[in-house]
Amino acid sequence: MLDLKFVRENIELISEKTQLRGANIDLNSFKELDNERRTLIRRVEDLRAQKNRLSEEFGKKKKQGILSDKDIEENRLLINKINEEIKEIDERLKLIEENHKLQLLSIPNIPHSSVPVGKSSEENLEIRRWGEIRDFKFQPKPHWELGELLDIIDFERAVKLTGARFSILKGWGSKLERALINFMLDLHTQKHHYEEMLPPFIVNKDSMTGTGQLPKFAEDLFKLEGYDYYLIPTAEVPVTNYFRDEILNEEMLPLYFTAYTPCFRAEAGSYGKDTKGIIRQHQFDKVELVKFVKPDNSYEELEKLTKDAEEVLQLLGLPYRVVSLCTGDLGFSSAKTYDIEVYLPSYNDFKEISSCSNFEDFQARRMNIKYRIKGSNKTEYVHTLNGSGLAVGRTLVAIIENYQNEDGTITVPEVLRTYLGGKDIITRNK
RNA sequence: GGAGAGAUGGCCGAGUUGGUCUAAGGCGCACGCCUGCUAAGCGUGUGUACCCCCUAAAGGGUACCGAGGGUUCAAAUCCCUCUCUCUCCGCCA
Repeated sequence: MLDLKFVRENIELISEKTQLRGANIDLNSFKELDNERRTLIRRVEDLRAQKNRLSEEFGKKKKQGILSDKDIEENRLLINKINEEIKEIDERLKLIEENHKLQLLSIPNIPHSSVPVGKSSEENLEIRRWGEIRDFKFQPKPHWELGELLDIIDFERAVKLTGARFSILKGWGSKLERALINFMLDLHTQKHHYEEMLPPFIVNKDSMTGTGQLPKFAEDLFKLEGYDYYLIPTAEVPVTNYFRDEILNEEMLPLYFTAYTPCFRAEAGSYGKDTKGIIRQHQFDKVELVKFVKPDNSYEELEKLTKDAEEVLQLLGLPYRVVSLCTGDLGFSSAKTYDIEVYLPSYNDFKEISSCSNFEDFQARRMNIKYRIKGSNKTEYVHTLNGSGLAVGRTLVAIIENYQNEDGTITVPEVLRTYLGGKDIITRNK
């Protein structure tokens, strides 16, 4: 959410910036609504002030016992009339406030000045590359074939259990997934000093609104029938909302958190995309990184957070590149985002495995997270950041595909072996 | 699931026979004073959102005592509904 006064005074700037994102926000209707809202507020507040004055005088006089029955009746009628008018305006105002808030919540964040201008992911800017793409001496297989050959991924029975876009990891597949989760959490907690958290996988509406999933993207979420609860699409939601409606002390900042959770996405509007394998599922595991920082160094923190995520791939020996998302590809709440893309032989291309964003105060304003500035008694919104560190399912895919051998077995990356009881090659179990 | 108690500012906590509540008091925090240093002490200040005014500063107003509704000229205070927390009992991994 942007600041109301800022929006009011910068209608032109905002429509220009949101157009760069490809979003078409009707700010003229917002402006009209805002004007009407203010007019009504002024009127109703005047009436209330008048009423309060009358009531107070009435109370004093009554105490002194200088009022006749007629005075009492007249006063009663007068205030009742004002009350009627207040009620009428209040009803209209309520509708307008709702709409006003909805519109304000629906305005996306303003891209940072360093974000490249562009329409789609094709205009994202490559920042750097790491690692060598392996020169296969044989035809590499995609992970969905290797997964079935090794009997570590079962697609068909997952359809029976649930439906399309679900899968079952089994045997060394599930062990590898678990090893990756532990490896990532250990790296981030021990080396990068994030605090580990295991949050609920179900959150309420206020949390979803706080991070920006609601009200605009309800169709991407799984909602629990009969409850105002949702399955989390990312750990970002519970972890960032951890401090909702709180005032932190400046000395507490920056705060780093990491959390493993499964993530649930309805993926509305992505039919036909990445249908093979486990690249795009309704449920997947992710280790998330979340930061609460002071506004003046949030962009440095974004660089650090991105490097923390990259280190996972470096230690696993997986080639990747980092791209800066262009204005048209930027997420709704983000001011700047780096995507980390890992190389996948089955795509013969780089595929997103992490998305690291600075939301500035956009989420903090929605969530009402501030910090008290030391030495001034004032408060200020924090900046929030997050990034995947990493998407575990896609990391599993990257390992299976990049570390495959000609005979269909998979070499386990060195750093994971201690997590797998020393296992160095994954072969088919009998 | 049953019974009871409760929800007040950054935190603790008073206030529930309706009317100077403009929410006491304490802690914390900020500024100043005092003081070899530190601690203690003294003084002053200290919520949020919105609206108006406005170059700005300052000022004025409205709302907010868990949420929503009701009674009343007037509600933190009375009534109803809901949510959450705590205690005890029951059930349960």
